[in-house]
Amino acid sequence: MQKPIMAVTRDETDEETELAPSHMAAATGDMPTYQIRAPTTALPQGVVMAASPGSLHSPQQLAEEATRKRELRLMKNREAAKECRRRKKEYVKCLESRVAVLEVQNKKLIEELETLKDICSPKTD
DNA sequence: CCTCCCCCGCGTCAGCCCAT
DNA sequence: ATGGGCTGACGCGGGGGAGG
Repeated sequence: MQKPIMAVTRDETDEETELAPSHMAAATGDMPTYQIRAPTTALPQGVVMAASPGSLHSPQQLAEEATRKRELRLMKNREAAKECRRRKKEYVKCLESRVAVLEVQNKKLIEELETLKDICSPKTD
């Protein structure tokens, strides 16, 4: 079953965006940092711009224009959502590999600490 | 097999944020 | 103020493993 179609006010598009190496600093504070605002220019394939608004006349034409705008909006949002998910997965992968590196580093430091403790501890006898 | 459950990806909506 | 991009949240459907 599909959700009822509801009024919509927003739309999407997106462009190929690479995750920057230094993505840990968010421009907007608590915002997820895998998001990198990129210039967006490309239109999804198959999108055809309709007649200019000035050329609209009848209610039917207005309705068709509204429908066309909605479909365009949905198409752009669809693509934006895909791209957003791709970036998020990449970001998570990046975090996971960082965790792996830090775990190895932490283990080494613990070992080093134990060694130093052995060296520096006073003899008991 | 069949059923159940979990996971994943998708499409859509709502709301936030930024640019104009 | 408005338009438009980005993303969290939601619900759906499909794939696949586990248990009967």
